[in-house]
Amino acid sequence: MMRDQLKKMIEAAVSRLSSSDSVSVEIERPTAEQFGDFSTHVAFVLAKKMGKKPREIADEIQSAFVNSEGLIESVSVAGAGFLNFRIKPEKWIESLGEISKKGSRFGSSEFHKGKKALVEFVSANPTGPLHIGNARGGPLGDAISSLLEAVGYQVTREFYVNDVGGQIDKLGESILAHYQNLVGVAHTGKTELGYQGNYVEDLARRAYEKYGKNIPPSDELGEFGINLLQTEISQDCLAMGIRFDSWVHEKEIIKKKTPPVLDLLKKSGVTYEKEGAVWFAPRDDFLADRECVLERSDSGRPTYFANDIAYHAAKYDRGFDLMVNVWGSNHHGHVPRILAALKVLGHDPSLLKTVLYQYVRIKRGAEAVKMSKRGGNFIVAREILDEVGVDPFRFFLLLKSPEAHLDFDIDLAKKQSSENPVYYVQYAHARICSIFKKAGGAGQIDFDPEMIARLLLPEEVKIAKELLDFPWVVEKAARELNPHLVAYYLMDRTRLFQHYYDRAREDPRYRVVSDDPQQTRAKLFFVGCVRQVLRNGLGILGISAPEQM
RNA sequence: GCCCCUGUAGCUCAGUGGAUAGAGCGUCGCCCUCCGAAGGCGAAUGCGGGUGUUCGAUUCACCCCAGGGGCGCCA
Repeated sequence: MMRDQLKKMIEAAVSRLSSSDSVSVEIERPTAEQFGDFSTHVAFVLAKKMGKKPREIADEIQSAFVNSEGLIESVSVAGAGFLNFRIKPEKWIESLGEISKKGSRFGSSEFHKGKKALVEFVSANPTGPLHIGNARGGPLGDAISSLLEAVGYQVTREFYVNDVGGQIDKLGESILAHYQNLVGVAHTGKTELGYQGNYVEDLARRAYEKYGKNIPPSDELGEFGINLLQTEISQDCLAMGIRFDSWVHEKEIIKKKTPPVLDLLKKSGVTYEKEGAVWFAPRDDFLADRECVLERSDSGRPTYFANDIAYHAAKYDRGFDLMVNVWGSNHHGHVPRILAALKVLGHDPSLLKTVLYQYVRIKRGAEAVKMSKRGGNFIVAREILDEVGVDPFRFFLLLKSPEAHLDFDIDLAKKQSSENPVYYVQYAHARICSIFKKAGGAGQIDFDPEMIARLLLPEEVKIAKELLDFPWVVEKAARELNPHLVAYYLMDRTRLFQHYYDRAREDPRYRVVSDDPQQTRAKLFFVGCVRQVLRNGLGILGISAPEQM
């Protein structure tokens, strides 16, 4: 809107200078307020092409600029060639009407309308409870899905269940060993217990409740175990507020999809045999030292990697325009191999994006809680979730960019004060709701041009600018698959609102509910816009926007 | 052996090829006769080191140093 308008106006001015080549003008928010509302460094870009100094070009653009809509208050050239634009304050306030008009759709766009996206996330192995490491992928994948929906995609949220392979056998053996302990029978399987942790004992007990003294073979126990664990994991996801649209089982992939894909790869000449195993080894320089096994030397069974190629090839067959994998960073070596295999199979690797997230460290105050997956003393996601509640849980996991290591401070997440960013944002929302109640329970008020004159306090114009920036934040976050941008946006804008709110204590011009019905209506409209944006942002993150706390 | 991530304020982290690098916590000092103090105001401190690319590097590339983590017919 405002940005687009300005962009067109600048581009028009540029084309008046040099008819030959058109540049795409990038509009940005300047670093400091004094430089205006928007700026562009297009003069720097043109400097090389035109063989002139940026400053000169900027001056020329400034003179060629036509303020066609009466939108602009001033255009200036600063620094080495920045063009700075200031929008008329009343135009900002007027634009707020868009927020009340669009309501919950404000921030969303139809940019990718008609396209389908698949987001695969969590996909934790059902050989143990969902731990905090896997769990980061939950809110992350869910929020990425919501972001993609906000820019118009039709999104499928998918969980890939790794329900075959040696891990399951090992789980079965472990349950068997504990089972035999329980009923006082000598171990028949491997003496080693394999999987550690109380949950295996628990599974053995539950198996005992079902089978009694007739101990089933380990593979049946493994099956029994993963079914229970899978159910638990899906319940954990629900408790995190995540609802998957689709569950794909590796068991099905291996049956139907893997054999033809392996055939194709072999026929494509990208495999060879070594030490009794079948290897994937495309004659592709960048993969030279990244060969890996497709079929095991011992059993001839396809590896996880082989099945994963087949699974991804099947994703392509399902016709998505964009596929996103949200994976733990331990899969980093896996990504180029999958892409290479997909390329061999004739698929476009650029449609598949992978978000790799680093693992989570749990802290209580200053103390880091030790965690080791192998040793069995991992931290179960559900414990943290139950302890801090779903909103702080999600918010904290979304607060950092995925590739950053994340320290999850449990004590902070549990605090119900402004120290805790979740409560801070939710509190502002509740506070606005409270103001509406004070005003007699009015709902969102529509914009009316009469209001402009009553909403020109500096903080109001500033907040209007920030609220109207929301769609771009959403767009950027979606493009970068990075929900934490939304979280930071919410924290920053909440602060602006709280400062504004507080000024009403000493200055009646800031009061929302007052004796002046015109002022009250205008201010209610205004804080209603703030509330709407907070609500929409929280919605994308999957966090509730409470009316009262 | 190979690979990935991270080094920004006392702490936890944002951010950007450009104009004066931000926030929260913590610290210190203030503010409730007030639309919710579950809040607000003010103060102080910083881009790990080096080389290169560039008109311009905290941002990009390379090297080094320091943390964290992963992979090698598990998934």
